Amino acid sequence: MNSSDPAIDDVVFTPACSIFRRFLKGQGLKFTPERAKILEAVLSREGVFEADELYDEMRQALIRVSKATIYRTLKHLLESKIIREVLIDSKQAHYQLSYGREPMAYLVCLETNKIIACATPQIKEIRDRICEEHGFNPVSHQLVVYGISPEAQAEAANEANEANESSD
Amino acid sequence: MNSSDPAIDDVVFTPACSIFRRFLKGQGLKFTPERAKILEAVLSREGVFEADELYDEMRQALIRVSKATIYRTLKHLLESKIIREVLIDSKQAHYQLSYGREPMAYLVCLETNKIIACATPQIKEIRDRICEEHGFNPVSHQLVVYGISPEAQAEAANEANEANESSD
DNA sequence: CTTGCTGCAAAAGTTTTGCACACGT
DNA sequence: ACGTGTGCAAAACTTTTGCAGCAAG
Repeated sequence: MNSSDPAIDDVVFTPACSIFRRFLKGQGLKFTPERAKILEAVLSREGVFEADELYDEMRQALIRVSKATIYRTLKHLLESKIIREVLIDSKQAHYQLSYGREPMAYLVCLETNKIIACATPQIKEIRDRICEEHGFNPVSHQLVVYGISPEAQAEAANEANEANESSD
Repeated sequence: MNSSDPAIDDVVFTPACSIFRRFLKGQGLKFTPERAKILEAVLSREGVFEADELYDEMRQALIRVSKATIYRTLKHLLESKIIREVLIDSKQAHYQLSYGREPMAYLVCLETNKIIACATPQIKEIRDRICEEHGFNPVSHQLVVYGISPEAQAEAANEANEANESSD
């Protein structure tokens, strides 16, 4: 193997990266420079992201990969459980890093569309009780809450104030 | 108004239907035969449905409406809160009748894709606690659980048995 | 020399939109 | 005439796929 490939050798070997490489090898697939870069972009992401966001972000960083490759790589990252799918919106897939994370609740702001993800160990018990009642064997779950984020609440309060002042 | 319009007069005036008519009137919109028929199809649905399913179902019943009209009407039904959106799958919108219903959990079978919807009053408390911790003002929520339905479990058990017998 | 990977462009699938025509007042 | 509604076809948008050329063992 030519270990002077700059793109591969620059990769920081995070745990997730090792898992991905092992997964790919197990499937007879290759850990290519493109896949390394996409994983890196995914790892740099806090919170929920879309395929298109990833693409734009990489473009801005002058890292060129085709969308096709991004989609193909996201599939492999899903299979290897490094990311998981998050249902936030019915017209676009959303993903989040899952490696080493707890089940999540997602607080989606109806004003800003920003998403707060937070761990929710408490829900599992309720989930299991519900599933038991229906003879259903649970594998995973997700709670999505829609509402108004603190920022949007502050924004709304601000606007109300301004309206008041100008009408005084 | 011509009260001999067969399509309109055949409508059963369920509470949901009254709500929809009131909503439309309030918006300066009309309760047309197409909208009546679409609402009827929606009301006849137990559980979760997709726009396309609705379209096929109506076609089979020889009720002709265009997909465009279905999509447009679903929007109005959402606004009037007669139906709500359910996030089950990131590539297609799913809806469910919400009029008079409790917050739901959705048990999605990974084998059959069938969806069991069940009321879950218990989750609201947890939801509110989580939101409070984040200064988030909740409006609605949804729990989706992925797993194996009783039917699929039985199916799997059957197949295992058959495999055993044939190897005996 | 076979297998897998990439990028491109085309295709597929769902949802939206523009337009011309129809309906009711 | 005016508002709004409908169907059709085209457009928009995300995701998938086919293909040709490339890289690696």
